[in-house]
Amino acid sequence: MPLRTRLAGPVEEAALGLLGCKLAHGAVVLRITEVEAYGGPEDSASHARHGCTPRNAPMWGPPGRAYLYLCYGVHWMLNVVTGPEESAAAVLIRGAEVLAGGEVVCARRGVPRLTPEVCAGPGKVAQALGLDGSHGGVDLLGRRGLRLRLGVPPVAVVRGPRVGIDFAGPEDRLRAWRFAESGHPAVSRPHPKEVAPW
DNA sequence: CGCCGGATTTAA
DNA sequence: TAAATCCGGCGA
Repeated sequence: MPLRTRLAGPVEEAALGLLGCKLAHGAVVLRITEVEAYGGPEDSASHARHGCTPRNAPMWGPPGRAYLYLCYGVHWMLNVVTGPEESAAAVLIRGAEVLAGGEVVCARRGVPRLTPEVCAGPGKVAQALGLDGSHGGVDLLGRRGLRLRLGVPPVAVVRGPRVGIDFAGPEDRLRAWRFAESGHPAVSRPHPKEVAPW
């Protein structure tokens, strides 16, 4: 199934389908190991919960575009817009493994050596790719600049509740919309626990 | 127009 | 455990 089709479905499926996909920007290539699904206005944990605003406008656009926002005034967060256009769903990229451009990644992250955990966390992923607000709304399915591609899917996946959304309603707070490659080091903490039965 | 607080990271 | 650091969205 082509990537565009994979992103066009329900955000939960799109999130799962993004695991293993590659993000490329210049010399840096990452493989996605952890994601979180965020729905439209009906999801009280989503930035879309207050409707369309200048900041979240890309969420209402077609699938395959980037939505970036500044968190805590410090960190940029990369999301992939998914679902039918105007559903305002997006997937937060929370963890990735470095496939290429390790030196550039180390320099941007400010670490002396490449480790498996160097991109374990959403702020770290965007920083490693050299992203900021100027990349908001870009088409990730294009041929230039920041690009999203199919990759090697994970063998096993764990899931759990989304992180850092205590402000959301009980139902949305408990929703297991966080997905990660099982046992992979490039997954942020706390590690998601497997939910049974899947 | 001012205030509140956040889909986090890092260091103490 | 707390500071960093900025701005979006809400209430006045």
